[in-house]
Amino acid sequence: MVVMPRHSHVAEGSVPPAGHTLGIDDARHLAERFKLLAEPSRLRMVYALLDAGELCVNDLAGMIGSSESATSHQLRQLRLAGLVRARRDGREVFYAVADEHVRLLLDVAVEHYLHADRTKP
Amino acid sequence: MVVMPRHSHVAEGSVPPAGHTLGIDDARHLAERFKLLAEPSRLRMVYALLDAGELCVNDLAGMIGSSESATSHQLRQLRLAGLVRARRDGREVFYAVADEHVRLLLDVAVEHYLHADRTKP
DNA sequence: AGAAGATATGAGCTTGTGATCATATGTTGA
DNA sequence: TCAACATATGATCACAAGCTCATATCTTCT
Repeated sequence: MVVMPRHSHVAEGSVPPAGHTLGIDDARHLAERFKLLAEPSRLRMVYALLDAGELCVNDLAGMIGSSESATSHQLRQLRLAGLVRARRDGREVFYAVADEHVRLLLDVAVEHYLHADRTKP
Repeated sequence: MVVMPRHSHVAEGSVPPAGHTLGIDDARHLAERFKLLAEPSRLRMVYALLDAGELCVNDLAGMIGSSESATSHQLRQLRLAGLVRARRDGREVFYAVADEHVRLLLDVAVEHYLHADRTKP
């Protein structure tokens, strides 16, 4: 991943100040990660998994209040993105958050949410 | 905001393990915040603003490579969400990130992205 | 093997959302 | 005041994404 340094002085294009924005590809990838957390149901699933450690699809669906099919579909996305991992035990499949960084990310997000000024529209 | 404690032992419902998922409303709100960052263009805008401090719509549009209209529309969303603030100076309107927490959030997200295991599909 | 359970997946439908175009608002200078 | 500029906003369209329904896969039990 190529994250442009924040205050380099490399000569770049001309006209627009040519700042050091996030590279287009990196932005796409990062946005994709955020998108996974940008859906209430998925967010709750991740939260539930962080909290419980491991949960099977059925329980997760119950906790979230979604159908098992919808839950499975969403878990698939999270799984393909590497955000959760699956472990089969008999008929059930247990999911868990694959990367503890997610916990930190959510904590920071909650902090941000708490401090966000929601008074000036 | 009511974030359920992670390991409380409060008696809750019955059937589904009744874990301590994020409340539905909180999940919605948090997801909304994430959604703002879940779009490459908006993400790059925020990044550019964090980097430059302040930028007018036109320059921002140039850096991102979007039309001024699209940029304005997206800035509107960020503004309504309180993520950025606008300051008018003559004909131009300068935008800046309203909450430094965003920087931390992005840093953590990048960290997560770097550490994410993208090898098991 | 066959049935039932748990999850996965594909197709189709419906809603949400970003981009564009047209237009409105606000600002500066002639 | 009028023209040109900068931004904002509303309407519309096209595409992305979630949900559901039907079906497939995998596992256990009899």
